[in-house]
Amino acid sequence: MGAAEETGVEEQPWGQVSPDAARRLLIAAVEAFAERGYHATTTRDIAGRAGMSPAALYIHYKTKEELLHRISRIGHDKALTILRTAADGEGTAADRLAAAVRSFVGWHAAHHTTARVVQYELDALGEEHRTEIVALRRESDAAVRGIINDGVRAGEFDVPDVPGTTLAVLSLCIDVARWFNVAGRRTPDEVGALYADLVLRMVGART
Amino acid sequence: MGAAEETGVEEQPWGQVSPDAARRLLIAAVEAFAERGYHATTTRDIAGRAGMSPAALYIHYKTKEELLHRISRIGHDKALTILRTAADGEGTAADRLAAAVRSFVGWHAAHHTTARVVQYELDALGEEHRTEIVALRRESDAAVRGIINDGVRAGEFDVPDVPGTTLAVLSLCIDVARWFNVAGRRTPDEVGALYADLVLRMVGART
DNA sequence: CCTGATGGTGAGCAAGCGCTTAGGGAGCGG
DNA sequence: CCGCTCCCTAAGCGCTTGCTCACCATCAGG
Repeated sequence: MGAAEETGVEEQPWGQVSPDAARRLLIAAVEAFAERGYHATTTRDIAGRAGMSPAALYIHYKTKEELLHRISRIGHDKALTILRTAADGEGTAADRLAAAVRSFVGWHAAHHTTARVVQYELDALGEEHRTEIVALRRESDAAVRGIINDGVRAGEFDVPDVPGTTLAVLSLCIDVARWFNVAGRRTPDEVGALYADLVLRMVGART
Repeated sequence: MGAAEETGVEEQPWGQVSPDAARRLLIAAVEAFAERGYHATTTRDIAGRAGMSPAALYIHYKTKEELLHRISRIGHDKALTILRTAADGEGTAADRLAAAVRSFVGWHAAHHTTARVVQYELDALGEEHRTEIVALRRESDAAVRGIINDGVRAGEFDVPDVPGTTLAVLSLCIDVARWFNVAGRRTPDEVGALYADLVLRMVGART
């Protein structure tokens, strides 16, 4: 309960995908892409994990790349929502930055298979789909930069290089998807709390 | 001169690889792997970039995976050397931590194509090769953790969670390889300086 | 001049890839 | 009962993949 409530990440990840067979294929694709990478995953593998024949995939998706795009799009939407919710929340800039990092990192840890695909398989997207996704990523960057700028203006933060620090903060959070391991000793919430503290130090928040 | 001298990264990256044809193939592989990823790169592409026929690759390397292993091994050796040089240097823990981050990040930025392969294509290695490389990575972790521990013992740093902070510092540095772009506005040295400052803040170094 | 080592080529094999196509069975309105 | 729609499968097409093999050019030593 703690993780769900606290990070504000819930309501069943792929609930919006229908029909049921399409959702099963998509979940199978997420697992396979996260384990082996997009290019090393075969359509036969995806269909097999979903308990279907290879041809069934093409009833619901035009190509293998469309599957990746759907996953990437949903994931980026979720990430952006998380960041904006925190950015538009109440409290000081430090409160909002901590909340943003806590929930963003919590999501990357709790859904690290999805996050791995979302964050590290961008290059496998086709030209058009990639530019669409890159636009979403720029909005995420803007959300975080907004909080940091608020803190600087309010005299709460000491940040010599706002764009550079924004980049570093996002980079730090995103890379959680690469190393986080379910078998590890830390829960998503613990990592979120640790990272929120580290980020507040990076921006020189007066404690 | 600045970058080379300052980061201590030099002496021609692949000088140790011989004969010449093997080195050309290896450099071609680094470029191709960095651009498209290991699985999306074909042996014909590598050979083509090196100006050779596809068959020539197999005179110098047994498999495509051996190429990746050679690259990964040399890169990890270099990374470990950089960290150990800084860790064994002179000065306070803060001095050595800053030097480690500055040179480590500088290397990831300046050689971001190599670093991308080294850091993000681990999973494509075979079982044995991967465990060999993972051992090197644990030593890198130990080097950084050593500096931080020194700082804590000396009362220079304020770090509640040393293993977690070590992980975060390395993660932050490594992820530079993912986003760094030559066309961007920052030089490798500038990124190194920015990151060294951020990391000192993360460990609560008294300034 | 021959010989062997070295480092290369052109052609191609077996396997696996993304994707298509012809057809089948379950459910349902009429 | 028919006939239509919706999902799904078996089979397989055309192509690319990692890798091999028979053969050749260059050159140093005897």
